[in-house]
Amino acid sequence: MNTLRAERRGVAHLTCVDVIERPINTLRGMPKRAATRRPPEERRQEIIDTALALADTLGLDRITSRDVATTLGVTSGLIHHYFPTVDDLVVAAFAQTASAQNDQDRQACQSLPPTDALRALIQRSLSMGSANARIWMSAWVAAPRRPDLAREVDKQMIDGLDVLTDLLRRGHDAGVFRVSDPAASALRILVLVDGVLVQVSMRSETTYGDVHALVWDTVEREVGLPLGSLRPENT
Amino acid sequence: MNTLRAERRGVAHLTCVDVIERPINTLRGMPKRAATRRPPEERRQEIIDTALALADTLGLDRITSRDVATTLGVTSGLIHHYFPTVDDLVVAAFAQTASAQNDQDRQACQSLPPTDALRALIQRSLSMGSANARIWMSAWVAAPRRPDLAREVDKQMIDGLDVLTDLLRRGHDAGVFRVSDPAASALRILVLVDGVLVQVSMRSETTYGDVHALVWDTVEREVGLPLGSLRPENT
DNA sequence: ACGTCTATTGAATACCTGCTCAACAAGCAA
DNA sequence: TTGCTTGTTGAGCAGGTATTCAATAGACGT
Repeated sequence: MNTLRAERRGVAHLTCVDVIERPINTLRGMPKRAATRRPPEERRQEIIDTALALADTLGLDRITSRDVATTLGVTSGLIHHYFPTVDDLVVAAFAQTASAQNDQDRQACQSLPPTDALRALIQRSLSMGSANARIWMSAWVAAPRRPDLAREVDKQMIDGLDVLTDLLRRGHDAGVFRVSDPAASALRILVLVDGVLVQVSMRSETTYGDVHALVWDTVEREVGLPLGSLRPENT
Repeated sequence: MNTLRAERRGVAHLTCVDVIERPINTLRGMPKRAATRRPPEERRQEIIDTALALADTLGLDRITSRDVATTLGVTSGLIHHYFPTVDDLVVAAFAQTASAQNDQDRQACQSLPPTDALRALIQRSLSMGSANARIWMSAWVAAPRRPDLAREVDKQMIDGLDVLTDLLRRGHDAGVFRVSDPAASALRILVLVDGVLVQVSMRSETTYGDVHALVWDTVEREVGLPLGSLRPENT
């Protein structure tokens, strides 16, 4: 972000190269710079993607219309043309990643037998990068101050819980799992995953082996599978 | 915070009562208002407490010298007199709560037999209010942008881990627990607790029963105690 | 070629924020 | 009382931020 701030600080940092490299009509008194006009949906997606990229390092509620604009090479006014409030942008950005993850999980549940689907789900959660972890955590922290975001976070968490609950129930009905209360088991598993997520976001150097083993242990026990039967071989 | 913002917006909201109730020398051209002078350590503590109160709802990195000042009834300049940078205040505030918790745990470990100490530790963690949970989460989120805070968070997490590790080792040596790797077990337990903490901060209405049971189950298993022997009776 | 539509700019407004500093005054010592 | 120390104020500077809006200029249909 320092580079962004520096750029915005004014004209003092402009070198000859900077001036020469941009079209002549940029200069004062001349017609405005040519805008790279784009189809609305495409631009909208660009903005969301940029916002998410910034949120990776800054956290969701540190996103700024100006920062998004300068990284994208446009003006902050344009950002507000697509998202009237920054809040709208934040919610849209979070909704996109979260629902993408849930959709992916849901699809895995439909295309794989219960055991494989569960393995895939847990594996994806455990391998989720620290960037993604930080987006979730910043969403949790920002939620109390942003009602719309809070609503979206709630929705996505419930959605994720539903996906896992359905999977457990399906596995139980198929006789593969043994879960007396699918919803409760799903919640327990997600709590565990959240805990790992926190660790991931804080200490990327720590050895996760033990922590990951804890997750596999607990999940296997929770769904009534023999220990070691769910986790991948190399773990 | 809305009330604070409104107060700060200017004199437009001043009613007759407001003007009359404060000393006459407040008015323009008159000598300054009498300052309630306080011993430095006391004032310093006041500031930290106020900052923590604000952090409960806003998150640690939304703390503002002006907000702290107005809630405390002083000027933002005074805040900077005690804490040159807001960063200093944030770090001091976090360090205070975190170290208080660790000290409390450490004392419990020294004054109680291992099983009781472990029970007390877990119980305190599980009953930690959502406010406290939010302070930890905001610390995790803000850490990447605040090196000093990151250092403090790291220190406090390691400290908490050490307390638990020592307890497990002591219990093992005393023949009460059976833990092959105390540090690894401590980390696993803390991951679990962090996961619960996230849930607490988000959904205060959800039934925690199952989640708490998961923690007790896992901890008992982790330290080699018979199931149900650690948790309090009513759980 | 021409006109319409709208994506995009640039600039302005109003507010918030961290931080500084000279001046003031509360308490204490002599 | 007098003087000194220092907690405290008030005002100000230099930015940062969300948001608005008239004006501009690509793109596209006719």
